[in-house]
Amino acid sequence: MSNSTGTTSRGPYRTGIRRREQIVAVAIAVFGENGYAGGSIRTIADRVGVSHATLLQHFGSKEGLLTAVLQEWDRRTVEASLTGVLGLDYFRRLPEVMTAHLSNRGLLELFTTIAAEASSPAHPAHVFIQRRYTDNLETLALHLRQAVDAGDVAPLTSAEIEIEVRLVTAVLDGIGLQWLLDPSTKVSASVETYINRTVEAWRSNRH
Amino acid sequence: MSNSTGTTSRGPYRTGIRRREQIVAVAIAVFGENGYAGGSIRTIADRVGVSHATLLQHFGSKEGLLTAVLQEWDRRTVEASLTGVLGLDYFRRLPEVMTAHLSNRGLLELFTTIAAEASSPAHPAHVFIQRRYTDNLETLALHLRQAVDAGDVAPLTSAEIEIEVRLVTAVLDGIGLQWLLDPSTKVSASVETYINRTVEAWRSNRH
DNA sequence: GTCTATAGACTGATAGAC
DNA sequence: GTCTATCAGTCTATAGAC
Repeated sequence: MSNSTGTTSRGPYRTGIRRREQIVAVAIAVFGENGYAGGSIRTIADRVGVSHATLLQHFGSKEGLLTAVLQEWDRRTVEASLTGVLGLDYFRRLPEVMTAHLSNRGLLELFTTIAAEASSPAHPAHVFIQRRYTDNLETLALHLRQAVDAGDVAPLTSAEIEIEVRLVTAVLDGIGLQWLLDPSTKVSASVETYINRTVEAWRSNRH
Repeated sequence: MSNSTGTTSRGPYRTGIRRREQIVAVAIAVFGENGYAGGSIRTIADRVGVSHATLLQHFGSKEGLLTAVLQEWDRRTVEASLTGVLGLDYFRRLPEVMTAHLSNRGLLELFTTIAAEASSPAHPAHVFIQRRYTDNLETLALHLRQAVDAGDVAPLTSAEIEIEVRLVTAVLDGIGLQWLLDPSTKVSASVETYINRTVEAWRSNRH
């Protein structure tokens, strides 16, 4: 099996690339557990088993590492996204998408912690997170508009659409946080309850 | 006008008490902006205009200051809570309660940041936040059960009630975060949309 | 009650050997 | 590519003067 660059497990750049991936993986966990401010590059380096200087050699600075972490997070979420699922079906499959997210607690911790931290304009990930939310809301709005155009749901004003997609996002974020605080939280059932009720309301014009 | 201890603005303990309150107020802002890990007692002390040693004199340690901050946050939220409002009315008034929360951005930043940080069991506020959520969910469940008993909404199983109160909490938390990231977010309208639709579903047995 | 001074640990980052 | 050594700066916390 070969990787994306075409090198095999015996290839020349193999160890360097693997180390980089390994550092990013550990950084996701550490930043998720302690936040960006609370997670030091030394803690990450120790857990990987290298010196902190090696880590800086790879990423230039702590902020460079954060950038790599955010890109990796982006990559994985795009990978796990619903390509080809359109309109109302996109919303109907959110419960299972959310369930899949729970298989990687570290990634959810990272997103939750960084998103909260980055609400402060001074945070290095502020712009990234803002853009992330904008894009995510726009994607949801796209699918909802499509459902309207297809006649699957009653017409909605653009103001109503914005509220709807913000509510969906809020439920996913909020239930995720509650699951982190209490793993007995019924994530899938909760999201399903919300989506079913919401889709029902959209269909029957009860906004 | 006298304060709760009966001392006037000329009273002997006045400056000490005021300084303590002042430090806590600044700490709420700093912890809100940078998180607990990212907000140093020196930053707080500088902004107050005292040395960091003075701050430690008052609260013993950084964690002692955090405790004071969380207690103050508790005090203010209890103060702003809906005493005397029962059953369905409790939920119906959540949009305006949420709107009132927005008047103090620092407090919302504090809660959002600390709650996310404290999802890690090692965080000093972990137990506090867990308890906070448990209590909050229980309060909401109480009001929902009361609405059921009063015949205002159709019967719900305890499992359904838990999902419902978690969804309400998720919406409030999630919309709050989105407002921090984008102040143009229509907080009251969003929460109102959610509550109206939910109450409607409860009343007509569409769970 | 607040200060300065200081201890001791940790931070991100750089230089240079191998 | 990774290391050790080291830097200057910051962190929490304590001691002792006023």
